[in-house]
Amino acid sequence: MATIRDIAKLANVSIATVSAVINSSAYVSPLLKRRVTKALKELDYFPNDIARSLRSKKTRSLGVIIPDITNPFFTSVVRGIEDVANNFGYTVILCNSDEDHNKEKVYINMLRSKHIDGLLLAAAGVNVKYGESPNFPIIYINRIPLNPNVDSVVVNNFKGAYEATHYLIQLGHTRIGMISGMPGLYTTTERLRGYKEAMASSKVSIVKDFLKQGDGRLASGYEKGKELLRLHKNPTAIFVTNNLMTLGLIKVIDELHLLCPQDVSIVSFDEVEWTDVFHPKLTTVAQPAYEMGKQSAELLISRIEGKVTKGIKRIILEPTLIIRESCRKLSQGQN
Amino acid sequence: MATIRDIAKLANVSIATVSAVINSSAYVSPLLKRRVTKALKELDYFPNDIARSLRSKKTRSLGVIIPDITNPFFTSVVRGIEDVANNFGYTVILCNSDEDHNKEKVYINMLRSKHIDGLLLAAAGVNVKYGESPNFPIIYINRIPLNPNVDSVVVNNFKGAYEATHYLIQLGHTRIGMISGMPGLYTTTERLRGYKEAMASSKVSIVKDFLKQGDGRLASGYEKGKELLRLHKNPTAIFVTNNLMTLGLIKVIDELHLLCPQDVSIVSFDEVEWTDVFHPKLTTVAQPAYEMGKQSAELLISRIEGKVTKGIKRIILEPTLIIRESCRKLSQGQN
DNA sequence: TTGTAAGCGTTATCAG
DNA sequence: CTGATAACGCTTACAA
Repeated sequence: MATIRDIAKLANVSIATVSAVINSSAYVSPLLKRRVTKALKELDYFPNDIARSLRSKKTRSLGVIIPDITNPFFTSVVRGIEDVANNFGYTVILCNSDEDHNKEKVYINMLRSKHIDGLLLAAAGVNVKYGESPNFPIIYINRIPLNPNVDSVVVNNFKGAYEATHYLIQLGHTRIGMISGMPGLYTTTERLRGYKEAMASSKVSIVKDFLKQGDGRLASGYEKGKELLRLHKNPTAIFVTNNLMTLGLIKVIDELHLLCPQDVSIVSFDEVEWTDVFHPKLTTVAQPAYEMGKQSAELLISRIEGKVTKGIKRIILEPTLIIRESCRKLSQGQN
Repeated sequence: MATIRDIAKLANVSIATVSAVINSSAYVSPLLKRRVTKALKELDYFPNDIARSLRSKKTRSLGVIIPDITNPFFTSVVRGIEDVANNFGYTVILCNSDEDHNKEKVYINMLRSKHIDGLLLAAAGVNVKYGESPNFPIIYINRIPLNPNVDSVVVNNFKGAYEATHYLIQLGHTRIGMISGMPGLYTTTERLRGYKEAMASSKVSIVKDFLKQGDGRLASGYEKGKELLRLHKNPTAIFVTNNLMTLGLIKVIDELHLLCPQDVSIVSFDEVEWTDVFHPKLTTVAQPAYEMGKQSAELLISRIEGKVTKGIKRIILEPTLIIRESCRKLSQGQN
């Protein structure tokens, strides 16, 4: 690869001049400029960002750590991040932590060594504490760590869960089951809280057996769904708190030769490509995943470029309950 | 951030010695080694990969350009890539080209400037020609460009399509529609070829109206499906060549109050989380997406590290027809 | 207006 | 065995 020095030689100017025309960082006479430009073309010159970064101490790269790109929710988040990063001339380094704290730490150190300009982090677990904090801005996404002094963008999980549950109650359901996500996670806790508060505020009592702890994966939706539906006196409705577990739940319902919504109503969480083509079309709490990626990347870049300097930013995105066909109205007295 | 020089000063040794202990690249007396190690800890030293890269001309980073991470097929591919990259200590830079040739070019130049060690490319379009070829190895994934002198890993699309179509024929179908993907793409061409050859080899004639050109997106599955099903004499089976278009097709079938497989049989392409929970469970051609990512990354890293040097490598992965419930057997004479 | 030279943080070559 | 020192390719004072 041609270097700035090769160009200088060919154009018969100094490397400073070459640099000046490349970055339009200083006036260069039209004559020299032309000579340089020509040499640039001739040698197919590409600036070496490594050298540039070393000098400027900026890499124009963003780290992104998420549990698993394979989860459609995070896929959309990443797409949002990538789009704005690209727009601002940043590059995205993607890492999957698999909810593994150690893997996450390893990645963070790797990214640190790579001198990323900033990090978008959907932290594994909840108790995030990184000894000597890295010297780049971090935006926590989707989950807020215990330590509150951090920037974050999350969705209002409490509200989403509250509305989902409330909707079911309005339909006449009282025996409402819930399959929650990975215990300890911010999202899980908040959704659980939303469910409980909705129940409480309508004075419908929570049956302990109706509260199942899943782990966010398809298999747990299946397992917990089965437990729920095999209960002697089973729930008439189930609130299942993510897309993968919903799939698992649908699978058991089917296997048990039950019908939705005739036998069980479902409110799901997450809006993905298939939610509205399923039979019945699913009523679900849609999260603005792409938007989360977009806004978090925007915030991060603002931090990096010093446009946002004061205080702690917390952006809360609103979920939407999309009512479709997976819940039925219970007639009076029926349960 | 502490530099190697700070360490040297603190440990009272030369920077060369520090470098030696960091990289165990030369013998250092236990005494000095201990002093250095201590200083390293004390200052929370992290090597600066930028400086390292500048010197060594290796960045230990891989570029990945795909059309859209939001497509579940590519999501799995990327996951496979990321896993092996991580294993070998490489970092992944992700780019979505949106099938846009220009965007792709811009990305390639960006990655070139970043001095990635190698590139995994699911090229937009088919006529890929990058003037002055970059000085890093490229592995083409999923699609083979016109220029045959490149490494690639693809799946046997022809075979997948052939088997899908053949299966339908065996079931007694003769009026078999097809919704193909983005025209011009290698995958599209091959699947079309597989369909045609299966038809020909069983001597069932292809109705021109049954061959619909989609673009790989949900909407086109819907549109083309509608066209197909509204035909006066419509197909009894449809082969739809990717996951998103399948969703679209299912949507129209539903809207038209048709039943699958009673009214139309479907063979889909791609195996994703929902294929076996849908009603009916979908018969589909499964592509080893994760495997494609894994193997392509492995090949790329071998190239980078000089372990594979000779010839052009072409890895062909085999698809699998997974038979489930979306196709029915046609009784003799019925059509 | 243009050129010289220092320095970013490493690695690697050579003397000592 | 250890320590100077010269690159790597670029940006940016500062000098001319």
